[in-house]
Amino acid sequence: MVKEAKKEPTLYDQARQVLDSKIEELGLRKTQERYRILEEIYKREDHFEIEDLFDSMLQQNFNVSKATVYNVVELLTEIGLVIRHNFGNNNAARYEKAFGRRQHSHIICTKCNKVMEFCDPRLLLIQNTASQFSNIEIKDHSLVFYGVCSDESCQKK
Amino acid sequence: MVKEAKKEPTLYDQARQVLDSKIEELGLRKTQERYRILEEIYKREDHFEIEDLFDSMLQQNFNVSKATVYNVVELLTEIGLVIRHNFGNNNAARYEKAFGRRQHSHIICTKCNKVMEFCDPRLLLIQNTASQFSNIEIKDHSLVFYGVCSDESCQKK
DNA sequence: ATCGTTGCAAAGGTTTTGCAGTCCA
DNA sequence: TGGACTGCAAAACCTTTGCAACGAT
Repeated sequence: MVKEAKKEPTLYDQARQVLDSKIEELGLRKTQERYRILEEIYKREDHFEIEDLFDSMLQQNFNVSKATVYNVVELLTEIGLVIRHNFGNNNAARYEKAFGRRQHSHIICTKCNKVMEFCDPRLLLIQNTASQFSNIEIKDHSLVFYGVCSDESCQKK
Repeated sequence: MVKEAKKEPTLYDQARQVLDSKIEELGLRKTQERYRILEEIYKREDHFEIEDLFDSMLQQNFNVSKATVYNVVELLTEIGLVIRHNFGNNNAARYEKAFGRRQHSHIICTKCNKVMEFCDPRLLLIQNTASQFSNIEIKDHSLVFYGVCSDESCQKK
């Protein structure tokens, strides 16, 4: 008999555990919707809008209301399992999963809206300087570069 | 008789000249509204919303419509006399004057909403790396640090 | 006189809110 | 069962749009 390999927990598994303990800690309830929405978010690799998420759920016959999607995403953002962005593109906030991912910056093509990610340790040096200068304990940051990419497939919107 | 000192042109004066030549270049019209709104923006030292600007104008009996404020601010943003921000605070865009000011980053207190500004030349190094990495010609950037300030006057919202 | 620009109000898009009904604990 | 949560629709909020009236050239 082949030795059974212990499965690595996926990011979703781990995020779900965090959600579980946060729910218990805060005295909230473990609803289907919270886990299903978390699952869908952790399936995605993009920077999505609430509308995108809502549509995906409907396509998979999840039957959630948009209000609930807003509520759950807000909860997940507050407990750090999701990151919220305000890119300049349009008026809708964009989100991405956060658990197990390094803080990273974004480069956005203002023509085709492609989003790329990168890390640069030098940003931490700037952050330290900014913190000293302003006498503010910095909890978070957002660095976005805007430009036009050189992809052949790059087309307006 | 005392020699008359030549007055330094104000930022507004200079911005107005830029607006003038842009208007001519683009074949637009020199309307009261465009100059009045530019003037009001260059009086301000803050990072304001359209609503703030609109209210100030009304208080000074300027009688502009909100649609015009939106239109003019968009024009001024396009020609580089105004910068548009998408801070995380709420859903409304924030603006500030741009002429004669260095590119700068922002530090925002998420509790009292105070906005501070700073420059760090090292950001340019990161930008160069990001540009090479992504093969994108970077035209613009936005760096915002979030934290809670240590001011005595810092109060929720 | 022409036609770009404004003002107003309506429409559009995103997010929040209120409340009745649902279902987790 | 009790109260937190969801679903639905309406409301709130920011921004854009359509069109008649105005006014810069």
